Amino acid sequence: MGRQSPTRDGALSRDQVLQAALEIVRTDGADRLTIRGLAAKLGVAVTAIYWHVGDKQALLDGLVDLIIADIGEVTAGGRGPEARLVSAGRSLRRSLLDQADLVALVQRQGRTAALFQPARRVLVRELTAAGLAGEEAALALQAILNMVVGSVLIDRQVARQPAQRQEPEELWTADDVPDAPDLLPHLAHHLDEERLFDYTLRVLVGAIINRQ
Amino acid sequence: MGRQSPTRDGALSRDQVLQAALEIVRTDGADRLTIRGLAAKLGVAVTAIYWHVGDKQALLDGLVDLIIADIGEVTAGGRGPEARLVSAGRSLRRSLLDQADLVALVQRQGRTAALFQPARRVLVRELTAAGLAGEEAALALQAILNMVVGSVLIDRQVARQPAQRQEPEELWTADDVPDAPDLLPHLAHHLDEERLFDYTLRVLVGAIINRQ
DNA sequence: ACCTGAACACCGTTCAAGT
DNA sequence: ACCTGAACACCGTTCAAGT
Repeated sequence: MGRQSPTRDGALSRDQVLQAALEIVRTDGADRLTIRGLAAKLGVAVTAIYWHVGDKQALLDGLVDLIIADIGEVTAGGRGPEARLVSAGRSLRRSLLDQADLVALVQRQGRTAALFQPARRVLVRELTAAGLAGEEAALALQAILNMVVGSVLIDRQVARQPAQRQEPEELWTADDVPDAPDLLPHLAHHLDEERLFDYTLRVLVGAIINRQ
Repeated sequence: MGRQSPTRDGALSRDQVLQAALEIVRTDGADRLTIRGLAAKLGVAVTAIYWHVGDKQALLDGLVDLIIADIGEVTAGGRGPEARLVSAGRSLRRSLLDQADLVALVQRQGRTAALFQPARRVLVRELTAAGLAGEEAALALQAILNMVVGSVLIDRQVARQPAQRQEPEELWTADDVPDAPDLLPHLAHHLDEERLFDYTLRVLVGAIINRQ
């Protein structure tokens, strides 16, 4: 007590600052991370942050390094490359979606590629087992990965903006589908994100495998 | 002259404010749009903005309405549904990528769905022509659209952060692909975004069509 | 109805100064 | 080496007041 803040003992370290920042991002989101708030949380002057990690850009870069180190782990179950690729894709999506705010931060800092390294190792093994090689394998790998992150980036907004201003029902009228009026109810009905992801992943992986 | 600012004549209107804001977003990006800067550009007091469009959230919502109205137009060329779907997908990507910053703003405001309405009309016709119907058609439609926006959201960062901190070469070592050492150069080499998009679109569309 | 000016509670960043 | 305090140049938002 006294001169010590309750949230730390002894001298301040770069790692302490980053951990406290990560905690703020996890609970309140990246937008609410401020250097001043971080300093207050640590019980130090604002300028102490600058000494240990540099300016806000450096702080975010440091955070992204931490995030990358423990996100994006995947597991692959099932028999055969196709089933295992689909399983790995689902697993990666779940891992990223669990901490979608952190993924968005990594993406904003332009470091998305590094997020996939664990998944890459798993996917590359299955693609090779399925008979893909060379540039085709590299394209297939990245196609699956991009599809997964894309879905996470898109669905994150749905999760945090429950009151989507324009519902599908308002967008479609019979004029839009003159040739197939029976399609209208399906188009107007809200598509479950998980179902759509599963459909896309299965179609994509199936096509990649069966091209051989 | 005198009391009149050079950028407007007569009374201020909501539309004038929004147009000026759109200009700022187009040239400097959404992050640089501030109410104070906008007021300065229009030569009025800050509070005049509040009177005409409300707070910043309302300003962004109004902007998104403008953007949605004139983005995402697509054209579809070629013979047969498959070729026309691929063509439409490419066209949509180009349209969105041309103004990727505006797309990102729309996405941040949770209005992505509205961005696709023009493309939906084109795609739905081709999918119907290819024999898809019911929920399968709705899933296929959204799968293609999400894949296109996902690619735009991902590639936008690449475009604006030319100095990606971690290059592919640094990520991969021979240990990562013990079974297929010949893959290494392809994995380490940077994948062209357009090539990857084309590959993914063709695989996805081909699989959707040939499922029938 | 439309607009101004001043004020409040925030930001990030720098700089001189302390121990 | 490590940290503080004060200052600067920004934000968004509100409120009372003017015409």
